[in-house]
Amino acid sequence: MVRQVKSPIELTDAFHANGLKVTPQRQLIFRLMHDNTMHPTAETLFSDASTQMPGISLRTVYQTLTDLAAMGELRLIDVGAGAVRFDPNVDDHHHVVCELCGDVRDVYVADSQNLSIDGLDGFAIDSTSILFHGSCAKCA
Amino acid sequence: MVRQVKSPIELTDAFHANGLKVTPQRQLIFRLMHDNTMHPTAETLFSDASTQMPGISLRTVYQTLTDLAAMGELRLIDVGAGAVRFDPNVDDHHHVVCELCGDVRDVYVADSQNLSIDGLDGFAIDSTSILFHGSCAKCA
DNA sequence: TTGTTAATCTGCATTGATTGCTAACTAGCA
DNA sequence: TGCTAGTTAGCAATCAATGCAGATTAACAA
Repeated sequence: MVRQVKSPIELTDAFHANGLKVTPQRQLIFRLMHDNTMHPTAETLFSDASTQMPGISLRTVYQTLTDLAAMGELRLIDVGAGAVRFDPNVDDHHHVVCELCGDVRDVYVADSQNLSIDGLDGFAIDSTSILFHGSCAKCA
Repeated sequence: MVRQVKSPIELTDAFHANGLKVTPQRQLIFRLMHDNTMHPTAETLFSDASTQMPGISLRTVYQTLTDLAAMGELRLIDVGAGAVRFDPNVDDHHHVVCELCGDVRDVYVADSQNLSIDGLDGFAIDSTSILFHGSCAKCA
């Protein structure tokens, strides 16, 4: 079952349902994240948002992204260098990052829920993050 | 083929072979990392080192760990929260982290080199990092 | 053993990413 | 239209890590 990326309208409803207000700043970020496959950082989104809404604060961008993540509408990706990337795709998937240009893509790994793991030592697993490191077609 | 954790003596040779000097500070860090399965942060190691060598600087700990990593004798683990963890096990393995206490363990994943990946879009893969998130036996 | 030199150490400043704080503002509701 | 709790902007503060420079020292040669 694939959980589709939510539309700005659906996110508005979701915010209201959680007792959160929907401001113009938040609506802008909803739109910027909708169907966004760039895996942007908060700074990148702030820069994009600033062109459409001069004066919006970086703090507000962080706050809204954090709220979205807390509601499960956004996934955080730590690629091990630089700032966290945000991904509106909350489907079961993983990532590949280009070590040269930093480009990140969604990838789908067969049976990633059923890996054979040795050495768990009593750990209960909640989730799995697979990160492939390599070089993209452009940088190769 | 398993690459064993190198002993302090072997690391000393490796440093010399790379034109690097071996200082008492470095020897101490070699010893502290040898067979260390705690996946410590630089700060943690600094704290451990300080008890045996008061006055050693955090900067030196970072420097030595960075040198070891550059020589491939150490692996960096980014668990997505807090500081980077250092792992003297450079064998092909992965990690599970307890989201409650931060404990990290080495795990071995069957066929992790042969995952079926969809959506690579021309990326060439150099390495794979699998991070399992969950709770350890103590925190469960 | 001593001298030379490049590498290293310490301590401090700086950067980068993110969060904390608060007064002014406003979305949502009565 | 007013009320009120949630939000925003801006700036300070924190945390992890790196940059820098003068004092120190490991390693090698004489």
